Amino acid sequence: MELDERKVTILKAIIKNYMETGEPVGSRTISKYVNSKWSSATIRNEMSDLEEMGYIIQPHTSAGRIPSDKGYRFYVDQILLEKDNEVMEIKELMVQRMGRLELVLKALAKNLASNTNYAAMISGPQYHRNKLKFIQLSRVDANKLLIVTVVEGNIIKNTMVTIDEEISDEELLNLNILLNTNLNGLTIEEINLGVISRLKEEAGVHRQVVDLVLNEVAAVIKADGDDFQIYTSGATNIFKYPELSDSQKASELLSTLEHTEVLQELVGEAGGNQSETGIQVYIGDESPVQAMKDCSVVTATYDLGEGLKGTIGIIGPKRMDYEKVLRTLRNLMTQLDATFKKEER
Amino acid sequence: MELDERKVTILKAIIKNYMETGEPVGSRTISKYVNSKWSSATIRNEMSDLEEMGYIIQPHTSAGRIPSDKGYRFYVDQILLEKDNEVMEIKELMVQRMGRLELVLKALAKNLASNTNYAAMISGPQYHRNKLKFIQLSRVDANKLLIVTVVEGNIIKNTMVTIDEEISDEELLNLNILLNTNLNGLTIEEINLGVISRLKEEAGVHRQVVDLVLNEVAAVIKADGDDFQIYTSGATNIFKYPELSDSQKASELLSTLEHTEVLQELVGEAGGNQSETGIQVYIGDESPVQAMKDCSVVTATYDLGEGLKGTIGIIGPKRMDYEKVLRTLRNLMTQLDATFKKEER
DNA sequence: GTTAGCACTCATTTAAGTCGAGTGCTAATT
DNA sequence: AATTAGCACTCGACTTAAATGAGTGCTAAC
Repeated sequence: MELDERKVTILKAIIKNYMETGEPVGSRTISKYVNSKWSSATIRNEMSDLEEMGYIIQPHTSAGRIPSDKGYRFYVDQILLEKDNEVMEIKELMVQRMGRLELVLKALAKNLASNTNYAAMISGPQYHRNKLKFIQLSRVDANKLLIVTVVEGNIIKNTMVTIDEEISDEELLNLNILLNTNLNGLTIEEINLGVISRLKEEAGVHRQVVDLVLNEVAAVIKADGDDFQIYTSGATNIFKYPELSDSQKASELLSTLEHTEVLQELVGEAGGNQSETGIQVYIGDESPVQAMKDCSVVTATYDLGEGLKGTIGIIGPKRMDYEKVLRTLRNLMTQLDATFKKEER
Repeated sequence: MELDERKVTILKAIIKNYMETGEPVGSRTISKYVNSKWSSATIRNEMSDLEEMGYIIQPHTSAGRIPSDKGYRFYVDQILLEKDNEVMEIKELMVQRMGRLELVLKALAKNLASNTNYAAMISGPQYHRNKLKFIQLSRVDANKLLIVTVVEGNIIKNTMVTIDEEISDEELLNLNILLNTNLNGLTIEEINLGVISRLKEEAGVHRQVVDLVLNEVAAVIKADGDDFQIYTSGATNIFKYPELSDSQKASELLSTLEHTEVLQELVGEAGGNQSETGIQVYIGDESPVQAMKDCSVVTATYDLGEGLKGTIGIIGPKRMDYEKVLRTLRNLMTQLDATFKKEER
């Protein structure tokens, strides 16, 4: 059977209507919805066909139809084909000061969630190479040193260590030079025993300090896994959609959103098999996360350059407003791009 | 009427039982529960008295009794009187590396939540005085400077700025010295126009850089409001308690936990009228947060020295296991204290 | 090919009925 | 005087049955 124009119109009408109400939609409703061009009986026949073709589903014999995953898929693909025809402006300039990436990401997630009325998640950039770029030792208190470590991508980490021995300002300066000349540009793997022992030798009396510092630096560089965070926002928006808000489902979904480990899968997948635009839509079971089988998930990948990539996701009911979500995400990508391009110059 | 020993025993039995089951408890249950010393009829009479005295409530005529807020209050006060008789050890040494306070707090909240099966919140330390302790400028890229600012309490902030002009290593060193000698120990209020203009004068050609840096520093010191974060964990634990998990209540409560602004009130109140031990228990309506009127909230204030105080809170059903929660919190306080005392030496 | 009409289906709502945990009261017992 | 056994009574929770109505599929007419 073929999906002629009328069938498409009706299918779209069904999906649109269902997205608004969340209730199964019947033939009469559609008949009115499409300007009474066809009677309910005609619609019924078409609906029967559409069901046979798998685009819509009847939850039970005497109810209207709801879109199947296949139906949503059709609808989404349709939208994905259309070019961005308008670029809506996101109100606030979200990035005021790049001071704390973490805060920016949180704010971004919050914005997304409140704009769309769905749940939003955003992962911080993932670093793939971890070359050490810069180390700075500073004395803060008499016996406390501050270690500032900068790795490629300008990720900055601070560590405070307490030392036992005395060390003069001059010695500290020398240590700084020593560390930077020897370590900069190296990855964690390249800082091997040879390098370390040579460093210690050169450090002389302060080999203990060097040891301490190296340990911390190693920990810091390695720790990027710990530091890899996913922020969520608007999780409770799901209560706005009755089909998701019964205790059982809500609990499951919210738990998943809270224990961000599971979301990693989404991030991973999004990074991998991305489409041309970097935008992915998972409908129901298509999602790699089990708890989201009754939801739709839209992910987008952003790129900060220097190999830093992160993922933004919107989680909502299957009847989410795909047009709006896709528009918003595309828009956001554009703005992020612009912002970071500007930052880089 | 007087609250004699038997009434107390029965009241405790009712509360304990209700805490376990979450169901109204009847006279027969209690009769069995207290080792059949008294018959159900006797219990009934006593329960009738207890109800008259306001310690328990009958949700409807033909149901058992549940504790009223007053009943819980009695029970909690009882526990608060008892001395810590055991010091349970919290498994992991929660503070491995104080690298990132933020991560520690998050981990702590997570631990608390999973140990207690209630929701946990924890606020970062609030800074009251903000003396600048140390500034460090470092070159990271040809035209990028890293500003590390340390304020009292060893709170470290990083900012990256892009500069237009050339600046040599030596000049940078001089700038560092200039900034530190002039600014250290000052609060934001003390860094007034006079200080600034003098600094600029001394900086000579690099007054622009000084300007840039001062702006950032000011922003950073001021920003502690932004930075004041509340972390929550285990919010979805509330689904474990049927009396909280209907869609309506759950939604309200979870939203509140998500939009942490409201939680500020808890923090504020906890900081203020704290009891001797720094532990506060809010039962039902006693809570300053409206959405928690069906919950109990236990807060504890921790003290990191240097005027840094924060709040830890547990949010659960009224029938929460107060003994366990109080024990856990007391314990945690002790450990935190120990950890930070150790850190300080 | 389209539409009106009608019998049929079935989730949801409403009403009535049953069940049983739990109470309050009274009278008997200790 | 305190305790307990016994019993009628209450009322939410659960069960069952009937009523409702949105929506369908099919057939026959247009």
